[in-house]
Amino acid sequence: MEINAENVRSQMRKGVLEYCILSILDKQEAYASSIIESLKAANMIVVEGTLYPLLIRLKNQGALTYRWEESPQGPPRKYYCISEDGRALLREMNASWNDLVETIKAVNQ
Amino acid sequence: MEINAENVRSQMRKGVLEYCILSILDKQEAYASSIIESLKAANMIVVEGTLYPLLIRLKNQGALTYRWEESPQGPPRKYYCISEDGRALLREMNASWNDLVETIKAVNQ
DNA sequence: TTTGGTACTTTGTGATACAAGGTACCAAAT
DNA sequence: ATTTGGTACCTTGTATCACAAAGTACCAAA
Repeated sequence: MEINAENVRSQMRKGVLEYCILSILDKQEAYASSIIESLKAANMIVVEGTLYPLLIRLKNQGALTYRWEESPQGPPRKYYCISEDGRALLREMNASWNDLVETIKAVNQ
Repeated sequence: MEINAENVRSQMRKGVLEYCILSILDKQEAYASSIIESLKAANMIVVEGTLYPLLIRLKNQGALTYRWEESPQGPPRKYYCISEDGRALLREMNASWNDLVETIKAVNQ
C-alpha cells in the first residue's frame, strides 16, 4: 500500500478516537450524530461505521451508559453519558496522550 | 478485550512509529538496534518484530536506502539512511502530527 | 566445537478504523 | 393509505498496524 497524507492522518488517529469520545462526553451527554458533528468541528473526521462499534465497546466496558430520548423529528436517539469508570479512563488516556506528545518532542530533538 | 493504560499507550503509538523512525534517521543513519535504543531513550518502547517490517516497508517505498557495514563484533549491520522522498514524507508526517495535536486540544475544550 | 552474543527476518495474532450496506422510525407529500 | 426523504442505529468484511514468539545466521571467545 502507498503512504500518503490522508493515510498518515488516518493511522495517527488510531487509538485517540476513544479518548476524543470520552472527552466530548465528559462535557455533556450526546448521541452519535452529535458526537460526529463535534469531532468534525475539531477537524477529526469520523464516520458512523467507526463510531457505533466504539460506543458499544465503551458501554460494554462500563465507561458509558445511555438512555433513549424521543427526537423532535425522526426516530428516538440514544444519548450516551460518561460514567465514573469512564472518567477514570479519561484521566488515564489524558496522561497517556500527554506522555506521547512529550515523547515525540524528545524524538524530534 | 479490556482497556488498560498499557493498551491505551500501545494504540496511541500506532501511526506515529514511522514518523519517529524517519525523524531519527533524518539526523543520522542508523541500524535497527541503535534505532531501538534511540526510541527507548525517548520513552518509546519498540521491539525488533515491530521495527524490522517497518524499515522494510519504508525502504520498499523509497523513503529509505541502506548499506551493509561490518560490525566490530558480530554479524554485519544494515545501516538505513533517509532519502529525499523520505524527507518529503517526514515533512508531511510532521504536519499531520501537529494537526493532530491541535485537534486534540480543540476536542479538550 | 560449543557457547553466548549480536543482528536480521518471518509468521501468526489482536486491535483499530473504514467502506459499504442494511434496518427502522417518523412526518410530510402525493 | 402509501410513498418518499430524512434521521438514526447497527453489522459485516477488509486493510493496516504493532506485538509476541520463533527462527536463521554471523562471529569470537572459552
